[in-house]
Amino acid sequence: MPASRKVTIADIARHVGMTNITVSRALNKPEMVRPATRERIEQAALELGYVPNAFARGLKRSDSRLIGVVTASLDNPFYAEMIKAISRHAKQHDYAIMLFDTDGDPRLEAMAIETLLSYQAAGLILSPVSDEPDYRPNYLTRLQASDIAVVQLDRTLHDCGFSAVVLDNPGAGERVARYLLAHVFTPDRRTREDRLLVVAGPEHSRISRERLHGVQTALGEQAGDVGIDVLWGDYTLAPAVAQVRGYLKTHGVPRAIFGLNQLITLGALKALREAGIDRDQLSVIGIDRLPYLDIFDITVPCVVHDGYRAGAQALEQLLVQMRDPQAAPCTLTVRGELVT
Amino acid sequence: MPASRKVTIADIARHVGMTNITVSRALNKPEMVRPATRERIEQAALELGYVPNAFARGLKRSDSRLIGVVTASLDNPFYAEMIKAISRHAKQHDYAIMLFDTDGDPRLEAMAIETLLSYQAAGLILSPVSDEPDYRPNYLTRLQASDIAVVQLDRTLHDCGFSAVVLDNPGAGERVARYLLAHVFTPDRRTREDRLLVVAGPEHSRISRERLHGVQTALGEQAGDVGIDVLWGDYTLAPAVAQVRGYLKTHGVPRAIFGLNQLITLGALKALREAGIDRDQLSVIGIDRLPYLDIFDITVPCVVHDGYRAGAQALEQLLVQMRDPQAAPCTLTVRGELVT
DNA sequence: CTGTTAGCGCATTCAT
DNA sequence: ATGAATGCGCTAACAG
Repeated sequence: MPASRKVTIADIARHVGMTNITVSRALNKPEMVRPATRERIEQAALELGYVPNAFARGLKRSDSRLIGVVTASLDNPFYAEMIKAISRHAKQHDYAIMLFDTDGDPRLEAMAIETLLSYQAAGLILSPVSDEPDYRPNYLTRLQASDIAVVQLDRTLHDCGFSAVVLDNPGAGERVARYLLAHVFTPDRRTREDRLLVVAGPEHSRISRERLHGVQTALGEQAGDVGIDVLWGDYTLAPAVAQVRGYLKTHGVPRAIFGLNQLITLGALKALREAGIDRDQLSVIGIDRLPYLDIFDITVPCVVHDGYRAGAQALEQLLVQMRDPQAAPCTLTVRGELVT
Repeated sequence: MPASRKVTIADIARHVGMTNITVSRALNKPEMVRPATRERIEQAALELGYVPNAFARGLKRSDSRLIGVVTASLDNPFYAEMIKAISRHAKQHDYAIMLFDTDGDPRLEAMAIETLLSYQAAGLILSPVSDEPDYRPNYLTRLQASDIAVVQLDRTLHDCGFSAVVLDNPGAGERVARYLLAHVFTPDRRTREDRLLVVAGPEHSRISRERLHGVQTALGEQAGDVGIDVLWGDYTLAPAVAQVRGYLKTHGVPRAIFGLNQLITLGALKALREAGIDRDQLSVIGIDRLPYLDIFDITVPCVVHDGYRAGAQALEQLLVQMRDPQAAPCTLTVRGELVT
């Protein structure tokens, strides 16, 4: 019967009449031990219910098998997808994941980083609560001074020198704009009052800015008379609903609405429905796929990014950085695809 | 400037001319140290960029601040919701989450448990890959022998003696059946050929069995002539689509389809659409909410369970078990609500 | 309030 | 192929 007290390597050494170190080797570097003794040791370990102590091991050897994942929202399906990929690939390389959902709270984010540092995490995949330029968390210098590898995912900190996997935001904006030019704001149907409503994230969010900029570029070239209205908010559902609701009341129905992420787009659609505005009175287009809608024959054109791929790439990049701490930081960009 | 080498408690002790233990206390039990020295120590810690070593601490004091979460699928929104709740509440009690997505693979599950044991996790929230009675993982005895607290969530292992938070599965089945009796298989419209198609999870899954049993009970009482066809599968989308597709071909369109979870229901709807069968030719009803569909005016009646609540309760229960290892295991049931 | 001593469990020397 | 000694960084005892 397995004791309630912890079984250590010493217990099993005593059990087989060897010393600690031999047991340690038998368990970690089997080739350095005679097969016969190894078997006896493994046998004993099983019988006694031996469980290696990760703390003791981690204390001795300085490298840990831990990768931290810090993200602002588990419930965003796009993030869930990325985390799935990270988790799956981390496992393949024998790393365990320590997950932190910061819930958009900078304090929780800071605590998460502290915890990861104290656990000597080998790497960190970070998607901070904000990508606005003036968000300069205190933990930054500590992180940079530490020898933990860091890869940012999707959201990034303003020039912090870490690697990153980001989406092609300007490109997504451009693609949307070109689609609108081809199908909505066509020369023949264009009027002076045509307005495009862009529902964005936080006002200084890099991602929102880039996406918006893509739109402006592509639209500006050919469509001097399409006016763009922008509503700033955040990347969640409820505020988007409220914003759009207000806009509809004061400005009426725009010709098209562009939601800068999935939840925003859903929010806009919800506001439209509340207001009793049928979806064929205007065009709605978004970034990120609205899941499962194809099943109901609902098509909302959108730029789709492969979250699984982004997550996988982030982990790959992290492994590179972990292998070679000197490796130059690099930024990978995942392109989206317009799906109509 | 922070050194690249680790700063330990000893370094900062030297820096302020005190001994290790005083520093340790200043950092962990501030009230045991004179305010003045405490300040100097905290100051020094900051300057030197001190990071506590969780391994050393964990080795010394045997209790860890880690909670493991082992689940079969991060991408199931219902699970994502539960994990969100767990994460949020764990943080409030100063526990970090170690997350394992087993991807439905029993081997990965076993590895996850091993890892958690070796990290001396204080608690574990487990949703195993299978809830079929013949799934008896090897790690069970080790887990039982260990002093790690365990709470099962949603899926459970057949009488393993651990606490659990589960859904009211029979109740959900009954509620669905009663709804069908009231609105679909009404006496006046009932015919001998009326069939109800239930699309279930694995054939021996406790959850599926319970839900199905609920249906049979409620239906059997009053509806001798409603035939039930059951398709066994798993709890994911693709197999459900395939199953229902096949059924439609061979059996034609049933009077109603009942999907035993969210992804199954979506799968059924997808198969219907592929087959060009309009949704008002039959009734579709499910368990778990299909997210965001209200936005599009699509209503699929379903029994909704509060995943956030379930997750939160699991964590509460875990804390209870952790506080008092003797506490009797208990099973909490979360009731669902029919939403039409 | 502060210091001394000791040891958590394991793996890295260097021996044999 | 195996062993002896040592220390990773921290904190619980018990002093003082």
